Amino acid sequence: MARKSGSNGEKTAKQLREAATVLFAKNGYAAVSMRQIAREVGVQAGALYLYTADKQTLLFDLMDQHMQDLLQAWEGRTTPHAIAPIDQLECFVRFHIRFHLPRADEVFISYMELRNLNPENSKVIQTARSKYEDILHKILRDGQADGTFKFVDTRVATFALIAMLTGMNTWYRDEGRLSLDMVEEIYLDLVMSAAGTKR
Amino acid sequence: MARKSGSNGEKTAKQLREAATVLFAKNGYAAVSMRQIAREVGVQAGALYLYTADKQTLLFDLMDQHMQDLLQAWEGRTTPHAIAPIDQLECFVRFHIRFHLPRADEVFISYMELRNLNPENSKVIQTARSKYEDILHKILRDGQADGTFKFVDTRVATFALIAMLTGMNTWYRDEGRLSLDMVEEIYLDLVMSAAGTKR
DNA sequence: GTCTATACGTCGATAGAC
DNA sequence: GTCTATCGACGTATAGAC
Repeated sequence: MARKSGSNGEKTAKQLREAATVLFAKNGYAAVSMRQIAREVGVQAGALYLYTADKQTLLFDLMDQHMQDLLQAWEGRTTPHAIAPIDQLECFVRFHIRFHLPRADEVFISYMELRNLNPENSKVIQTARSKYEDILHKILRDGQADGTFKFVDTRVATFALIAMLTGMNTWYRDEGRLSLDMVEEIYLDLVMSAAGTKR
Repeated sequence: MARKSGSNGEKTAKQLREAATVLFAKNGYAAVSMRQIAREVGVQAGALYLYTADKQTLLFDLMDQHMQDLLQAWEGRTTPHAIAPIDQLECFVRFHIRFHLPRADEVFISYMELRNLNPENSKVIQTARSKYEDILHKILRDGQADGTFKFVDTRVATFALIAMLTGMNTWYRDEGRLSLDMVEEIYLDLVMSAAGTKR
């Protein structure tokens, strides 16, 4: 008997996250008002504060959830963990593309709205991002150590490859001329070539 | 005798552009107020409207000037224009890095604030961006045609390489462990490797 | 050319009825 | 759980004095 009749709090909470994700990605955190979000959810602005402490916390929670999902999805991947660097790199590229592409809004927010987080929240997100970069960096170092890869600098290569892969989100469209499978192969070829190796 | 004594409009106009560039890059267009900009310039908010029609026009002018500078700088480059694709690609990579790196704020704004331009202004900037992408795309197609490059898809490669190169702006710091010259060589190696060719 | 003053709207967030 | 009403602050932009 904990819940009153007619209540639908869980549904509203979910709608809030979804509406905020779409609006923040489209217009930017600072340009979106709580009233706009409330209108999208179908409640009054005041009602949103039942589900989030304030606007800043709402943004942080979206970004934090995204980064946690990303790291957990990598940990929970089904491909074998103990494989050769070249196979790890292929695995990472495919994972990155397939994780990021269907989450265009979340990715956009996580990369663009760091500056609108307060310092402590910003630090949390940047730490999570570093963890993700470290995953790729370790793969590159391992492959460099056994002679598979031929990077001039693995740290720079880490940044360069992630930027290259994530950039796909800015142009890829489902209805475009290339299927997801094709794009995946194209980027995989670019990465492997850049690494100085071939599949 | 056209100018009254004590006037310094040209200086104020320049300060306005510079203050807006720094503040928009740091906090985002929507999060920055005209009052903030005015404070930085050292005048009252109302005085800014002597130098810009409104806030939207101010943002557009900054972005438009940046894109025009970029395209004109490429046109005015001193290296020979009629050279082999492999040399053109090297030239483009070095140009891109050396143009973008000292303009971190302008680049950031031009890539992040498109969504805050009204539709017609947005179209102008996107057209200029397409022109720049077409420069690289033509180089890649030429090299592909004569067998120098081995891309699976030159259109995707264009996006991928530009994203990779521009991503440098997010991590490079003058006081970091790598000099500009070193980073330039590192990225050049990545690009040439990705192209399936070597210098 | 720059100022003060201000119009007028919207903001985030809260209080209290239902 | 959601509503209406509202607070106090701040937003862009303009008018008119100097």
